[in-house]
Amino acid sequence: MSELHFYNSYTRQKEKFESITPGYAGLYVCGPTVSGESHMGHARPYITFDVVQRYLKHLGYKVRYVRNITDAGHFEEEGREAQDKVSEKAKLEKMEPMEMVHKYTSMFHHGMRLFNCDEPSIEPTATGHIIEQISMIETIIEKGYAYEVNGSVYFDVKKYADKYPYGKLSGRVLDDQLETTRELDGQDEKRNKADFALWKNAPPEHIMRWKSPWGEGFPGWHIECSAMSSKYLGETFDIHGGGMDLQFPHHESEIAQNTIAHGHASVRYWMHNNMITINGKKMGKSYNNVIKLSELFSGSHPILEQPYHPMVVRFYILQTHYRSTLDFSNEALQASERALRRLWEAYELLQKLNHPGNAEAADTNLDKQVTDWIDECPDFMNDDFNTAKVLANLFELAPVINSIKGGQVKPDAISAGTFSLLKDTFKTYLEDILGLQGMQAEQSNKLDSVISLLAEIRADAKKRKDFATSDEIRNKLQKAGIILKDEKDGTVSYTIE
RNA sequence: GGUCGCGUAGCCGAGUGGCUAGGCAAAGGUCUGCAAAACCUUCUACAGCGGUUCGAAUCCGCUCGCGACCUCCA
Repeated sequence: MSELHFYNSYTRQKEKFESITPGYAGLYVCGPTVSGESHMGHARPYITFDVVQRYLKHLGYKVRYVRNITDAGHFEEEGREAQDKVSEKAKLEKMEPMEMVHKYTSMFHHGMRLFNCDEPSIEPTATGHIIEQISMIETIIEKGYAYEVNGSVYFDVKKYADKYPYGKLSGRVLDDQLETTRELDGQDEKRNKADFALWKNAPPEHIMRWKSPWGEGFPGWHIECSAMSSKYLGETFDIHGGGMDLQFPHHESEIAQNTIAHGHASVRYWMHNNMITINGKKMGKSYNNVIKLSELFSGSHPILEQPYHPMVVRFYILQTHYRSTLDFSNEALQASERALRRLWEAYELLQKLNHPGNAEAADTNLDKQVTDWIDECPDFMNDDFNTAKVLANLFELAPVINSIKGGQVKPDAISAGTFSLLKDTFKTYLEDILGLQGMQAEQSNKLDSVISLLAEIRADAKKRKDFATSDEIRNKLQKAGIILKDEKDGTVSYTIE
């Protein structure tokens, strides 16, 4: 079997994964800013890295997965007055900042549960780690790479860049930065435009504020991730993930902060997922084109033709490689819905199928083909988490399962060993690694018995060739969202839409 | 303007220098009282123009189109 390789954004090539401590893997992923409701774009990194941590666990690593909650807020855009996003929004909504932060954090968690994302091992908040951030800033000042002006502290990028490869991760040259950085508040306080804030002095109207050696203020955006990843994963850790849009300035700044504070870079492998686009444009607040998760699940957004089940969205995301952009459309989501239903039905069928137990395959070609498709799955995952290819192979296997059930293929065509391998593969890859689930609500036994009763009446009518009655039962159930299927063996199954 | 990336059949999308990914849709067939589902078959694409090569969607160059980042952003 192959070994895990994936693309390191820092070196821009696929590398073999070797964890710092054998058997253990540390993963840090930039979490959401909880100043608003999570949208579809947020689904991508958390589902992507959920699969990453699931796969690492599958490989036997003991994983510590840290994903932060940014609840301290940053600056307003468009060069306006420096304002804490969280506090400004809170005033509009007449809520305490922490009240609002709590609300959106809860909504985020709810969304993550619906997506079947495992909970991180630790979910630290920025506000809960002010002391650690202050302490890290002090270290950077002591080492001479940060300076204080009017109660704010800035990182000296120019000095840093003289000695270290600033801009390597995001592929940019500092000189350009010095030219192009826009006028933002506090710009005149900086020695160079490219310098970024470690600590900001809080204006009087700013609600969220903490005491610091430099007066009352609040931390800069980048320092929280540096402080919290160091605290929980160590000064050097394995993987840091996040959206591509965070490469600059966020991750570039993290590298600079850690390099100075610890004397060396912290992250072994950088991973970045690509964006979800809508009509070719990135989904984001600035573009005013976001579809919130709640709207997605309820269908209550003008662009949505229908509601979409969280699993459909998860499947849709996993059908594309995480480093490619993914364009939203109703057509694409609807295609995913049908595809997932088909795949899941095959999986459910597989669980109910019995195998005659023959050790030798009656159809050696088919048996070989099936084992080949199965054997490729780990190779695909090991090659930069290619979930799209894994799903493609599962789709290759689905007709085999359906054919055994449908009688087109005899159950003894594949060997008992292959059959059990097939079962294991579906369970392992669909459920454990890709984290997919069925879309149907848990069918209650009560409903089950009611449907059985109706099915019996209908079967009786069919026997009498009273098709009017049998069709009426089927059609009315269909209207209620329950679809009956007459199976070849005379039994009746049903699915709920 | 700078940096980076992308352009694949009706749609979504994977992709290694040589071996038609896969899904959805569509068409035909099998099965079925009829449906639905399932199964089988068909639809062989890589923006354009050059180049390298025995051979390129895959490497190189140019052109066109699109996007991301450079500012909060997943």
